[in-house]
Amino acid sequence: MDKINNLTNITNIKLTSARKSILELLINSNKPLSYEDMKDNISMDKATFYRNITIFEEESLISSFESNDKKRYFEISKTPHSHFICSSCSKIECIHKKIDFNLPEYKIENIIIKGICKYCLNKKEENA
Amino acid sequence: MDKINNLTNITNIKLTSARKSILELLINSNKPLSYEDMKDNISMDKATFYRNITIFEEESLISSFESNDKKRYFEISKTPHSHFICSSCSKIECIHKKIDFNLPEYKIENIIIKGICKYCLNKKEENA
DNA sequence: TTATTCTTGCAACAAAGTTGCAGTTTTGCG
DNA sequence: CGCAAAACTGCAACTTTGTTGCAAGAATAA
Repeated sequence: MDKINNLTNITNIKLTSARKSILELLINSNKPLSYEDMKDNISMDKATFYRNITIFEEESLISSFESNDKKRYFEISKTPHSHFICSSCSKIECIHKKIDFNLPEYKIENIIIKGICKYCLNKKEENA
Repeated sequence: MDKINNLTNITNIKLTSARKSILELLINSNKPLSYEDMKDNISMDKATFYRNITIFEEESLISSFESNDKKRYFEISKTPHSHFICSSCSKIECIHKKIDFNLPEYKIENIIIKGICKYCLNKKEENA
């Protein structure tokens, strides 16, 4: 709760109960969540959900990206980090290693690495 | 044309005229293309397009990823490289720099970097 | 030739997300 | 307070990318 106030105090966002429940879920999650992931724990229409998500993004409170399951995933904007999306099991992992891209002319906002995660690689080896 | 034969000879894919036209477009493009990009230059139903795309991907002839405009982009699988997607203008650029991720346990297939491209950054500066 | 399989187009569908609208709540101000 | 304006929400209809069932047409093999 304090965390939510800290986040929203610096913006112009009114803290309705709908918004609170979205932010609370995201704050307490250690990985990005989709609407699908959240819908059972928030009692609001999806229109309300997406409209509030839009506001949060405009205020840079959260950030989002699209996975390979065609869904958007949302997370609280904290320290910049990369995401690994597994093509096999579709799981998303946060990668907190610093990566030097050497692209001085570009402003990098998000890095998505797609491939096969270590768990799925192990499974493949077992079956081989 | 020779390029297409080189590509398909190593697979079990029958080279219909529909498939030829998809591959020709992708071979002659220097950036990934979506169905939207290609549809005016290929005379086939979108069902045929996507079914053939699925076959190409199964045979690793092409690879794909999703951009932030909710579309899938396709390209011939050649030397691995990264993609920069601009959040402002949605343009996609191929980045041919080698990036060391130091993630030995993972198999990396595609790297997508999202942010603001140099052209949009320049525009912002001009307007400031 | 004839049977089997592969490929294609059409139309209907699926799923994530968006929009219009009307009803409700909150806010601002005299 | 009181009341109008603005902000928020739910519902239903819609948009868009991509998928699927089905029947017809082409290719392949015996």
